[in-house]
Amino acid sequence: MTLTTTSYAILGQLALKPWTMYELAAEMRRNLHFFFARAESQVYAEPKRLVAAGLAKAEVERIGSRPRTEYSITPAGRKALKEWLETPISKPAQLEFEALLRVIYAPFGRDECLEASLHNVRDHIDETLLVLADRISDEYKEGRAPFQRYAQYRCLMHDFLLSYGQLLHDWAERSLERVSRWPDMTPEERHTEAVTTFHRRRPRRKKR
Amino acid sequence: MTLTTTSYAILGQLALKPWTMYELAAEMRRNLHFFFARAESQVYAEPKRLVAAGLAKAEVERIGSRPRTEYSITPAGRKALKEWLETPISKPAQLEFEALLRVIYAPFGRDECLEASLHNVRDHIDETLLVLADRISDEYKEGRAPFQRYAQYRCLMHDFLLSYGQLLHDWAERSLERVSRWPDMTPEERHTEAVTTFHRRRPRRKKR
DNA sequence: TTCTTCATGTAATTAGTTACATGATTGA
DNA sequence: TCAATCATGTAACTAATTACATGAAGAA
Repeated sequence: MTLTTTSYAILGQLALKPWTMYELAAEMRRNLHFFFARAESQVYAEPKRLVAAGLAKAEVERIGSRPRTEYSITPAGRKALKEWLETPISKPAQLEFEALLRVIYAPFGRDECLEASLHNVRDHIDETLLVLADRISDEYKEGRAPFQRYAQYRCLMHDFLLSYGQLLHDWAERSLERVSRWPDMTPEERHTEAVTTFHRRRPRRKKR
Repeated sequence: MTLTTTSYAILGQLALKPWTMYELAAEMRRNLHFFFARAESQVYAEPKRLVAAGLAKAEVERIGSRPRTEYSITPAGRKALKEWLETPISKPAQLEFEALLRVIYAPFGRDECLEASLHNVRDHIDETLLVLADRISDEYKEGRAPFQRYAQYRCLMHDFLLSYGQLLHDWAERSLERVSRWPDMTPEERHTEAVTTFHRRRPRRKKR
């Protein structure tokens, strides 16, 4: 019985507070989903494994005749979580971005298809950014937002997520702008512009 | 027999030029890996499926007694690729970023662990950025770089990848800087700084 | 001669997804 | 009384990974 990163993702949630699996599933959709997407069925399966491993415990109560199981972390669970945090990251940030496939294979289709893909990226991320901004202002609004006391840590995450969203938006936007100018350009002009992009745009590297 | 996005990723490569699976695997590692990582075994399995579907053909030649199979796209393959490009993107950009889990669960471990995670992120992306910058200057250097004639499309991808790498680097850097100041701050100061971050930092939204 | 690269896989496993099933409770 | 939400799953599948196997050719 070995724990996966998914297990620790759930275990960490239980460390924050006890949840029913239903609440947990909703919270995953609300938050972790942005950088650690998993199917609901996983969320329902994982706590049972944690209980089996002694890292969580389940308390059944009843609302009327409907059972409701609250999962909470055990001392052993806290210890396991702490130990996991001591281990090095198991996998570097991993991106899966179908739109970039569309981009590099765009010469085999119509340029309108490329534009459609870029619109798709922009629209989708704009929606996500709206939702995300809501979540974040929820968390920091005065009053007892659920995880106020972890603000110093969570703000690092929110900083990343907003920056990342902004990056996607900006990239889609400037790419669309670029593509829109192609019809008025000769193939040579287009090529020259492309090549010179990377004479200008050197990656700025910081000294360490 | 339905094709997955992975299938089209390979099919697109074949549209660029013919490859042996070995070369293809290397090329995937070199390029697509940054935004569409797949195990080698997948790369070896996929062309056979494409051949079975009539979208690619295999030509066996011999170097001495060693067989060498070159895969190339068929007209039907070009058609299928074109049609795929007409379809909407099947999945939005998907990020899997374990470091953010470490960040939000950091209150349950030592702050040194958080710093280690952030270092890990920064070091890893710095390495990647070096490799990536090399690849890119390779592609645009005068002479017959393999995909020069697709420069106008490829530069959009490179723009994204560099921006994304830079984002990871910058985020890790500024987060490290922030964490390094914690030891000299009271818990209240840390909390206040965190909360005020998101009064200042509103996501800039563009009008559409 | 020995190491590396070229070249192509298979076997076993597993993590994870999709789609569906069920029924109770709450609010309009 | 009807829809939405609460609450918890299971069955079937499949895409994908890990780890290993094999052997020839070319370079040092």
